[in-house]
Amino acid sequence: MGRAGATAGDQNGKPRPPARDAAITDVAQLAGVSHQTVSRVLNDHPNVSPQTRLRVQAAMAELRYRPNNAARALVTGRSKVIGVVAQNTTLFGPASMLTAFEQSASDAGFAVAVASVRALDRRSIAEAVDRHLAQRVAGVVVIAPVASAGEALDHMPTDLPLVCIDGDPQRSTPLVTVDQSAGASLATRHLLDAGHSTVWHVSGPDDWFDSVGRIAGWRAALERAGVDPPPVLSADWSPAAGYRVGQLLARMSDVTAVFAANDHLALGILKALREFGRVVPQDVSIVGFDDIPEAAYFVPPLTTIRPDFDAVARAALNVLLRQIGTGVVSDERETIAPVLVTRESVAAPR
Amino acid sequence: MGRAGATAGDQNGKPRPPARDAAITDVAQLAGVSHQTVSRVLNDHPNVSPQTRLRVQAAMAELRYRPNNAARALVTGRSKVIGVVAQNTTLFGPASMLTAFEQSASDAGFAVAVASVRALDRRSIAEAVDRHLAQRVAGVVVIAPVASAGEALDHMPTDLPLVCIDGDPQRSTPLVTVDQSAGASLATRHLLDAGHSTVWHVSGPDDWFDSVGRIAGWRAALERAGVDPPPVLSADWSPAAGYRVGQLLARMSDVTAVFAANDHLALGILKALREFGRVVPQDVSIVGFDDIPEAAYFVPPLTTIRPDFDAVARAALNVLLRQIGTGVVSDERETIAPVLVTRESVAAPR
DNA sequence: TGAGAGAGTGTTCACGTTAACAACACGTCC
DNA sequence: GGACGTGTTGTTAACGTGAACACTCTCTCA
Repeated sequence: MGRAGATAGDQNGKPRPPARDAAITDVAQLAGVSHQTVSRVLNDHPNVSPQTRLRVQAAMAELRYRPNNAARALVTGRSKVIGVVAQNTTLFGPASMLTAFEQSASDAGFAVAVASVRALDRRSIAEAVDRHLAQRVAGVVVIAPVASAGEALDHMPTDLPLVCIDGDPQRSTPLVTVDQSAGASLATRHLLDAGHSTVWHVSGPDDWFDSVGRIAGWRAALERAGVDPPPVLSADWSPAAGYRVGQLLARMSDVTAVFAANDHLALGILKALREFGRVVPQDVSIVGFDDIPEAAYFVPPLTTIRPDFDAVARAALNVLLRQIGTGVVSDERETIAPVLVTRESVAAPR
Repeated sequence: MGRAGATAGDQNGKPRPPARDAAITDVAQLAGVSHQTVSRVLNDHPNVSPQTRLRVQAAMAELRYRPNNAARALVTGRSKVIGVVAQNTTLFGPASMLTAFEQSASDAGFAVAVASVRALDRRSIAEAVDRHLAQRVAGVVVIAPVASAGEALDHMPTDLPLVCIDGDPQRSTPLVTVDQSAGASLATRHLLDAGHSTVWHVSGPDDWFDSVGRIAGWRAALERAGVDPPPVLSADWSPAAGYRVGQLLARMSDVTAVFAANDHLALGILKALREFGRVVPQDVSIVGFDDIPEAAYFVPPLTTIRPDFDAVARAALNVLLRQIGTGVVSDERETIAPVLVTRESVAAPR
């Protein structure tokens, strides 16, 4: 049984020809007040008498009134929609950010429109933001973990509330990000503390800020411990890349500790090491990054760094809401510290 | 350098006091035509002379004109936005559907608004749909893989273009789904063909249509082969649940072939089997479902069933666009056949 | 040569809402 | 008792766009 238009017209025998949704004027008429009073009830204005308020609310319920956000957006200039620009990816980090952000935003009464983008280059991002602007979104979040995204952000309207998630730490846009460097240091120090004389690093793609942050943190931890960083092995984020690099690492008998830039890489490395007969953690210890749901079931269960994506999402939303509320586009930045999750892929060297 | 309002006013020394976006009337004035002509250019109406069109386009470019979709939605009654209702989850299946759908939709010129929902019960879904309706979306997609979602769909406005992804096959709403049953049969037959006398099944949660579809397909394949189905072991979708059930399976020495309802379960089962000293695939063969990116790097690499999420998304979009275009809410349904991906977790029983 | 078709363009209105302001009732204070 | 707040309500004017309709040309054909 559909509900549209079913009970609306037969109240006084005067059928409304089109099954059009009830508007604010219909509610006003039924409640015997002006439409402006209805609007006041809608927006919780103080100066409405309790009885009037009740009458209006009853009328709204009876007509199944639903405010038309398009009309609202038109007259106010802004809609209660936040636009998100994200790459079309199922990568765990970005995907987690996205769903976490949606949840936070809808809790705050904002709808979320997503503009997926095939590549995070300047043009694609600009187009995506344009699509959002056509909808008159209240603000925009860009999940921009790669360098190419950065320059796009220089050419944004200055009055648009904007936050980057995982963007360029060097740039002066409002930014919320996982503390990549701290996480990497945590991982590296954990391996050092286990007794390893040095720690190798398999990094993500060079153009990801996550990668450079993790490299920096790893290097800093080593230098703090007074050890010379070995060369970085660079890869992309896939298990396949980890596997390829793992075949190199497996052949180098002095490699006893590896910090992989994410869990997928670690998974590939584990496979390569296993095929070479090098046992984890007895021969080689390894730490990942992300704490994907599978990590606890790797062979062996993977010690890794867990970022708090929910916290990132909440922080990003708050920064954005502050900008929307005040109208001032600040450039606050916030950094969420990740946490070490200890499992079984780390041991003392023998 | 921000771009809003920077170059707009100083053209003829007449500064526009508020940095308001250019509207269709501004373009009209600059081009020396009526706003309706501009509207015609915008909507590709035929009866506009080439020179006029060019003048208008030039004016649009000069003013950086961007149509206001809120105004459009107001006057037309529908916006070019499709609402998606999805559970707040990073589960691989639903998450993949979501991003795939976003891509298809934005290719078709539609924005996508996502309403995340904590649980797929009737109330949550109704609220989410309501939020979409407030935005006057052109249509709604519900990713509704669980039974509780079904009843919510009975109470939708009948004139709202609506498609379910992964919904109840019994119900008469338009539906696009992976052919769970066919996939499960494929997996089961593959194990049977390898020489196993029967195949055990570890299922997902009972209230997921995916689960019941996969159970049905598994059972059908066994019955076609004339073998009595062993009892179903039911679990949720997590590796942890797979691990728990795996501890049971590992103890039963006559279990040689297992079809797990998804790859995560398979991962947990693999771990349990390994801890019990049962070697995959020599002692036990196993097939999963989903082909998550990690599956090829499990120990051993997992033979699994790969659904084509992109195809599902495209099909869903097409069904929806057809409804939006014609105004008729049909109840087409489409089913996308998955594919077997052979790796190393299946062998002949010894 | 005049009627009619049709291309190109303009005018007016409506969509549903909020903001600004006006109006009115009622009480208080000097 | 009159001026003045203050709480409640109504009136009017936007917001930017598309649809309906009207108008002016120009071209064609009888």
